[in-house]
Amino acid sequence: MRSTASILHLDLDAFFASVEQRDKPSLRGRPVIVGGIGPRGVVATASYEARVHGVRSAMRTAEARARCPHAAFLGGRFDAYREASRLVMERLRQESELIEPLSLDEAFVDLGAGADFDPARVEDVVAAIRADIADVTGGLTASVGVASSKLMAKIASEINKPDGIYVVRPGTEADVLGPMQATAIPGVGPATAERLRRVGIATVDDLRRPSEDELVRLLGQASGRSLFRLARADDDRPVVASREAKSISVEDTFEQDISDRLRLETIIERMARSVSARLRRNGLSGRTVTLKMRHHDFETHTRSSTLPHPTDNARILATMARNLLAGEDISNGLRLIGVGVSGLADWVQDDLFADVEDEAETVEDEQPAEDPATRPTRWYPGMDVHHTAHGNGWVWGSGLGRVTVRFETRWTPPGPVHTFRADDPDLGAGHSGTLQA
DNA sequence: TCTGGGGTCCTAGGACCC
DNA sequence: TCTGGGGTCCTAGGACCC
Repeated sequence: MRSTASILHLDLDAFFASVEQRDKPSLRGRPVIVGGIGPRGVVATASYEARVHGVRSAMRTAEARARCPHAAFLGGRFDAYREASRLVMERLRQESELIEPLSLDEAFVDLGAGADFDPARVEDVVAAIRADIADVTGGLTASVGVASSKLMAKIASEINKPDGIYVVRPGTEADVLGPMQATAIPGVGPATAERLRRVGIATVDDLRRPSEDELVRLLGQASGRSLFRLARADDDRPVVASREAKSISVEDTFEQDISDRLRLETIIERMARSVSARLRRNGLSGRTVTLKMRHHDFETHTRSSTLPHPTDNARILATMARNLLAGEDISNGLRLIGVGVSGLADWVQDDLFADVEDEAETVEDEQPAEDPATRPTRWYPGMDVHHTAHGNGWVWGSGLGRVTVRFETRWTPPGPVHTFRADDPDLGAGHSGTLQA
C-alpha cells in the first residue's frame, strides 16, 4: 500500500446498455436490457431505467421480461462495444502508460507511473478524464475510484456510481472498508460469503477477528491468506500492463437439449474451427484441448487431453474434442457444449503435413453453421441494418418472415419504423460501430 | 418455460522422477 | 521386498469476475 492515492479504477456505467442508448435515440431514457434473447438467455447489462424494476445482470431474460415487459431487449453489438472501449482505454493511456484493462468496461490506471502526477490535483485529473471520455464516446459516463491500492480504488469506484467519483484519503482505507459487507471485497462471492456467515462473519470488521491460520483453515491457503490482508486494506498488488492469454474457448447453450451424437460432433467441428481461427489470428497455438459438457440437469463436466506439441490446426483440435465426447453418456441430452484450448504458446510448430488442407480450412473459418437449429438468427433485435432507400437503422423485431426496423442512428433524432419481408433484397446488415457514414 | 459466454485462479489427487 | 520427501505435469472440478 503506497502513501498517496495514485491508483485509479474506472468503470463505465451500464456499459452495453449505454452504448445502445447512444446509438438508438428512441431508447434514451427508456429501460434497455442487453443479453441473451433466446429462451435460455440471461441479462448481460440492464440500463438504470431497467434496474429500477429489479432487473440485474445474470438474471434470466425470462424473469427480466416479467419484471420489465416494456423494456427493449437487445442481443448486443460487440463490435460497437469494443470500439467504444478502445477509445476509453486510449484516453486512459494518455494519463499513464501503466494501465491494466480488466474487461471492455473497466481498467486500473497507475497515475503514479506518470512523471508529473500531483496528488493534490487528482480531482481535476479525473474530471478531465471523464469529460474527455464523454466527448470521444458520444456521451458515455464512467464511475471512478482513486486510492492507494487496487482494492480500495475498485471499491471506491462503486461508492458514487453511476457517473460519480470517490477518492479514498490515504490513511483512512481501513476505516472506509471496515463497515462494508465482506462481499464488497472482490473475490468474496456467494460460496465464500456462506462459509463466513456460518461462523458469524458478515462485515469486513467481523473478518478482522479470526487469525490468519483460522482463515486459512476455513477458506484454504490462497484465499485465507489474501483475505486476511485485504480485510485490513493491506494490498500492494501492482498495476500490471498486459497479461498474456492463458486459454481460448467457445461454448454454446442450445435452445433445446441435444442428444444426437452426430449433431454434437458437427457443432464441435465448427467450434474447433472457430478456436483455431482465433489462435491463428493471435499467432498462438495450444497443447491442451478441453471439451465442456453441460447435461440436461445442469450437471457440468469437462474432459481434457494434452498433445506433446502445441497446434492451431482445426482438424487436430476437432478430432481431439470429438474423441473426448466419445466416452460420455449423452443419452439424456446436453444443454451446452464448449471447446477450449489452453497451454498456449506464442509460436506455431512447423506442420509438415497439414499445410495444404489448412489453406482450405482458413477459408471456411467461422462460417455460419449448416445446422438450422444452431444457426444464428439472421435478424436479431438491436442489430445494425442498412436499407437502400431508408438508410441506416436497427432491428426492432423479427419473425413470421418479417423484420421491423427503426431508422435512426446516433446522430439523428428518433426515427420512423418500417416493416419488410425478411428476405427483402434492399435490406442488409449494417455497420456495427461508431463511425459516421 | 429455471440458470450466458469468456475468462482467471485455486485445489487436490495421481503419475512420474530424483 | 523399504521408506520418505519434493517437484512437476496432467486432469477435473469449483469459485469468482465482468
